Amino acid sequence: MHKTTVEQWQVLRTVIVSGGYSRAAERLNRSQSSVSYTIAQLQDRLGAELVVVEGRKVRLTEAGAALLRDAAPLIAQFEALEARAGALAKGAQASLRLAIDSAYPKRPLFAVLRDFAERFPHTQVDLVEIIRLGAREARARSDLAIVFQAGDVLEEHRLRDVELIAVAHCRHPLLTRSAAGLTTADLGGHLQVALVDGRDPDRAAGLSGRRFWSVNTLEAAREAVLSGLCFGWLPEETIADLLDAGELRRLPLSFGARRSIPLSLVLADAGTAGPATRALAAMILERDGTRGSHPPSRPAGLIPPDQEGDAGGSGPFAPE
Amino acid sequence: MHKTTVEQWQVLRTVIVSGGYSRAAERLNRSQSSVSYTIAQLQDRLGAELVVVEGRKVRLTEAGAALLRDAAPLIAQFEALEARAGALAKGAQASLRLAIDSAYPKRPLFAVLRDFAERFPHTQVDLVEIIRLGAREARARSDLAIVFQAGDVLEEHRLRDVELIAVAHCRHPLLTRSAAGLTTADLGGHLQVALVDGRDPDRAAGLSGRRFWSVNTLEAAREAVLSGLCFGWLPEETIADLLDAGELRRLPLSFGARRSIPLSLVLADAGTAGPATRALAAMILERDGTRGSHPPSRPAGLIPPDQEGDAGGSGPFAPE
DNA sequence: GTATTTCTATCGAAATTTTCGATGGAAAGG
DNA sequence: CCTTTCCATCGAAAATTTCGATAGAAATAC
Repeated sequence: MHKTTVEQWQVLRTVIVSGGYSRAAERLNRSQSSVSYTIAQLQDRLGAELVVVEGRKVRLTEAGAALLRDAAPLIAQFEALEARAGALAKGAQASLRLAIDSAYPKRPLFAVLRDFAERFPHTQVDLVEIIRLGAREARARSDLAIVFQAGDVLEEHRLRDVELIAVAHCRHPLLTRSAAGLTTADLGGHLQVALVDGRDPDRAAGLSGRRFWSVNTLEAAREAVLSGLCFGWLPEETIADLLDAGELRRLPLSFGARRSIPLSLVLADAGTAGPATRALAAMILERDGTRGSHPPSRPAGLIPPDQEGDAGGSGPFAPE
Repeated sequence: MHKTTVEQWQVLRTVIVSGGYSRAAERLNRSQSSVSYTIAQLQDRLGAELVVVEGRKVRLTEAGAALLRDAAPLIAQFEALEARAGALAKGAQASLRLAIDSAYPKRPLFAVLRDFAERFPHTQVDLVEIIRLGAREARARSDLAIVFQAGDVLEEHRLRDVELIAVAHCRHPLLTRSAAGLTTADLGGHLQVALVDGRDPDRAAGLSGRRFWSVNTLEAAREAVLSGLCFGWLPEETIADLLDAGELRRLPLSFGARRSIPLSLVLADAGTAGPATRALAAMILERDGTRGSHPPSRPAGLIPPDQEGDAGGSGPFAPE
């Protein structure tokens, strides 16, 4: 099957870096003859010369140098694998499924995840982003979730609201008119982009016949607005730079120009949650939590009040 | 030192993919007890449970699944390492140093290198790009070289010339004048970009007091022209798309709007060149060689004739 | 419900591999 | 020229791995 072992390569590496069999033997706590035997064995198995002994010095052959360059990262990875195994043996959590609503801003999330990765280097994070993440589906598919609407789960913590802002490209017709306020009626004639989970045919169908286009990702929604094709409500954090640059401008809506999206952090199963899950939850809350954990009350203003509740409704988030 | 071996992980993998110890034993040509022992050993050494036997089925634990996912690519890489070792043992060439003059177009080069990598998967290519690669330095630092000027080496093969074209940004003042021909005198007042090896202070100094800016890379030269700051002579292939798009335009020079750079392929040491070196040489020639190998004649028009030999001289390539 | 098949765990013996200390010879340094 | 340092090799001892046999547990067949 395998002709060589990682250990043999590791011995070779030690011989090279320490500059000789004897020193390597010392460093490896072995006899010199053992090191000699190991190198000889490695070369025999491969049928290739890796080192040449020139008098008192050990030098790599060309092949040896090339192979050791390849082997070095392998050795490191192998040690990392064993380190992870050791951590998991001591009870570390192997992986953590994190589901987030797509409106949740990525930059602070990844800032937290970076810290998390340092504190839990052996726990792998599987991140799933979902358009309108509800608590029920979140619980099914994740250990920890940032959901749009919770309200019926025990371990729930309110996070800072995400602000959606009605924007359009700076040369969009809606903005070339009077600088005065727009009403939702004014929006009717223009194309709006809505963020809709493509796997959900019902929601998508709910938009038919309207002047909605639906997209699947926040990125696409932003581009749709940026192109001038559509207007839409986009999360403030994702377009702050574009607003500053003047490429996008806020729509001067007399009502509903801003909408708050209430997000909550939910532990899928508080009973079995591992230490890494709990720590990540704490880290997210420390950064984004509102002070104190709210009781599971239905968050106010799920869909902000609207004159017609139709034409101007729902922002990039599809109506229910 | 190391607690486990790649072989143990490989056995674990085989157990999982074949769905049992017995089947794995069969596939590995071992006894079932040996497989059982290996898995037990692996788990003992790690102190972690990787698999659980549920009745007749073998299932990975969460830790086992996580670790095996990490181990799988390691196993593959390890086998690749041994495969390479086998190839090198059979005389394959470990590596090949290829030096090219920076004017040589990269796209066809990498097309050739892709084919090369398929035919010689175990030979690593170290590519060095040098601004004005002469034959002497090339020989010192490479097995194979594409040089600007050869003329005194035995194994030399002429390649297709690279065409330098005088260009500027479409809104550059040189282009907003009359559409009629420019003379080199017209260029005097404008900034030219020259490609100069930064490590060569002499060449750089030779430009002082002129309206030259020097850059280190072709990429930078292109951007300098693209920004409208400079005009310059750039290799045709690297700016073909920009010319098509209209961003850059040719300078209507009455003379010297195009310059040919003669390039040659040189084998540094024909005697000791390995099979991969020879094959790559053949592949490059097949693609880019002029018909037949030319005798080592001094290539004509090293620096194309120029009225003044000064203001308009040298293109992006610094004068000697 | 019982018999049969299929599977893994484990045991002792055998085979293989690895390690060790000792020794010899080659090269470098004093 | 002598001493030191270093690697190759040898035989013996130690450790590891493999094997076949067997026992027990779980699924399947009857």
